[in-house]
Amino acid sequence: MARPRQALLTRERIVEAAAALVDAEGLDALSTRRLATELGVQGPSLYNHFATKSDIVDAVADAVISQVDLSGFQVCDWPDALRRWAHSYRKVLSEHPNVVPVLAQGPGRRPASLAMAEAVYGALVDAGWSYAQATHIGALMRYLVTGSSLGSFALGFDVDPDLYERYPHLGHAPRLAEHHVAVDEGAFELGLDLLITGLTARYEMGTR
Amino acid sequence: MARPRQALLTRERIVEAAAALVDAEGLDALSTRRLATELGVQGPSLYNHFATKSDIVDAVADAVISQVDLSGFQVCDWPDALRRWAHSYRKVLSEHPNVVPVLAQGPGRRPASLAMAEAVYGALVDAGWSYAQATHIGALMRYLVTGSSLGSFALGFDVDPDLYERYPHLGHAPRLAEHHVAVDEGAFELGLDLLITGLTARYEMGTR
DNA sequence: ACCTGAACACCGTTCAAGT
DNA sequence: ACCTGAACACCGTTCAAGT
Repeated sequence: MARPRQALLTRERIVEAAAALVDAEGLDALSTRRLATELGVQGPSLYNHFATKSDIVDAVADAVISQVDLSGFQVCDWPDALRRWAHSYRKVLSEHPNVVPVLAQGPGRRPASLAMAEAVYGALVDAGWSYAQATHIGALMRYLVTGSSLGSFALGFDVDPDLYERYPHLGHAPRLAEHHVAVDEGAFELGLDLLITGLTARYEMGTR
Repeated sequence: MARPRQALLTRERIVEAAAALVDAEGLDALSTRRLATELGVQGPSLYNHFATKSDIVDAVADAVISQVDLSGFQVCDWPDALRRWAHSYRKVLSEHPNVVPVLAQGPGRRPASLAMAEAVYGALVDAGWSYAQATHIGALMRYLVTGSSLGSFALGFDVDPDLYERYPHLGHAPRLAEHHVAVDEGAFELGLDLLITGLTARYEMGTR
């Protein structure tokens, strides 16, 4: 089988399989040979559809970001729009934590990430925030969302209780893992609330 | 040369060389063969001193965290201690951005990271914060610091102006890179200030 | 146009052999 | 105890050969 009359691969099929592999086993498990096997072809075949493996990873990342809900920026005032967006952004990333290291590198040339930046920055500027402040707020929101999705705070602590013998205040640490969803969501909600509340106060004081 | 009378390698030398390599060329440039060459030995020699490459990376990460200044927790009240710590934490990470993906996975079994968690959590609990709130605050600070160090917000935008033709609000994006230090520091300072100010208000209202 | 096998220059890690 | 060469099972990518 050199060239079938109907192409075996499409960019869509490749991205779908790559996303499934990354979600299931992590970025390190994504190799061109492994992905090709999953798709029933040989490794080099992928290079007929993508120039590099990095381009495949970018396409996966963009597919994730395209799921983020930006509708709030059309129908809410800026504080509620930021809240709705941040919740959706974090939800999507928490469903694909293995992709977060890629997203944390910024939008690059990915269309869905650029569209998201456009929506956020545009809404803030249109609301009266200065370019500089709007940039800071956009950056800050990305720090919070990617920081909280990149690695669970709670799951970052080893479950071995002996490890904490020399740290008198960390007695609860080995059991953080049991409540990791509540811990990480609670911390994120606290942060989001503090940021939006504080920004609203500054906005009303005229510090934009 | 099978075994020299004076060992060629020590854990310290290995960690030092690995840190230099990661700082200069990134995590992906750190291979056991490359690192060994840098140290004048063959790849497998490293396995006499570390069980896996992952253990070497952990040791590099711990060496970075050991540079963070925790002294504020002994001499300041909790808001100023958090500020001083956060500034030092971010400064250290911004000097070693390539290590941040490892640190973002949590303390794991690394002593310096555990000592840092102990200092932060202990100070908050001793100040009267509940266990739950102290955990949330600790998590939140890590989100902000790692999120802002993992990838520059400003440098995440491509410098090619043509890329932004279809995004009317992103006209300044290609020139963000020129001011990346100011942009990222400004966003971090804004976030830190909003968080500490908000937390102080809640603390004084008795919501601990 | 699109898939293939062979090849190149890499990986992390194991292990028997040396001193 | 600690370094080595050889080996194993992997990588990303290129490219000439096929249809």
